[in-house]
Amino acid sequence: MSTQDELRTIALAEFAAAGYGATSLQRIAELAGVSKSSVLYHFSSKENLLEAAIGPAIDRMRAVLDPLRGGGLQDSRAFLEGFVDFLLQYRLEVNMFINQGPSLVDVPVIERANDLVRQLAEFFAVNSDSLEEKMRFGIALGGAAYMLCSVQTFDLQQAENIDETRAALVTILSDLLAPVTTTLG
Amino acid sequence: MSTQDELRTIALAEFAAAGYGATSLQRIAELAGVSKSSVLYHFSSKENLLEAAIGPAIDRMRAVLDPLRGGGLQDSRAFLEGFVDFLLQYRLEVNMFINQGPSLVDVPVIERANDLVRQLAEFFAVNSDSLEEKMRFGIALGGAAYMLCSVQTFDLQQAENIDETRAALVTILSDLLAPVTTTLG
DNA sequence: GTCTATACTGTGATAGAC
DNA sequence: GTCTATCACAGTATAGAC
Repeated sequence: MSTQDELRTIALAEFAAAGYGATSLQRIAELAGVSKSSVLYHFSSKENLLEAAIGPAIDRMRAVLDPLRGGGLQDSRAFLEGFVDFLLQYRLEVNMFINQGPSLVDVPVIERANDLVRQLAEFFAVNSDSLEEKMRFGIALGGAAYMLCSVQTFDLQQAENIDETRAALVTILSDLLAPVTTTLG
Repeated sequence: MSTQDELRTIALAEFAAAGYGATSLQRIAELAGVSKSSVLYHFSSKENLLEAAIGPAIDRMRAVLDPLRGGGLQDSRAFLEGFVDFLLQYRLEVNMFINQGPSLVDVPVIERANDLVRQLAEFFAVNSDSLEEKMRFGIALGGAAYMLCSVQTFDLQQAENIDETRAALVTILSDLLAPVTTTLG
């Protein structure tokens, strides 16, 4: 693993766990065993490092949400499974979008993620008939993000549990979103 | 409203929205229209201000979780309603416990909140039979916290919506936690 | 590619005038 | 009770040696 990749991985973990604003380049450098200047050699700024850390997740999320464009949803089951796989693969990034997105509106790369979250929220807001249905969506999104990153409380990170986790998550989200998705496809 | 109360209110809102580590006393002072020194006159330290901001929520949460002590649960419906009322009254604080609790383990007052969250999680972990049931609990907790603080996306803060919000939240949480709570009482 | 040294800004906190 | 002035320190970022 190159130093760049290592720095990106460490930065993502720290940004997600402690918060972007609360994580210093000094701390990232220490965890990687290099100097602070070395971090700024690979990534010209802290914001640049953030972009490198969460950029791939944003691209993937855009692709996952693509079927929602136009307001319709052909295969809601496939969409949910794709969405859950996205959550599982990019849990740390999703956790950042949910928990820190609103507070980092001035950071351009975060705003790209916020746009996608807004797009997703708006889709479910438009296609739900009541406040309760809207809340079900919010709980599904926020709850999944919380689950996937509360490493200490639940042991979902274990490789042996990943399939069970995926299946359980699809089931729970299906239940929560049933009122909306059944109407759409 | 006294300056102390105003500072506590502003600090809580900023800590919850931007994060404790990312919020400076300077910013709080500006929002309150006083100097940084004035903030430190009323609260001798930043940590002291945090304690004043979230202390009442911790006390209330301890009372709400009291029926869980001993491992039993007499009236699960009453517990859920009390829990939802707690969430609605202390949304900002709960949002802090969920999102920033794990990263602020070295702050004593936060650790008191973390103990309670752990206690709640352990109760549901012990009383659930499968990974899916555990995940349902996590999604309920994290999802509710997310819902109640995503002010921009959903308009739950409106006074006219509060009763509908409360009822919908009780319904959704009841559904999510049904496998556990029905067994207990 | 990594380091030391340095510049500059912002932080939490203290002292003392009013 | 609020202010200005000041402190020591940590923050991001740059320059230049190796």
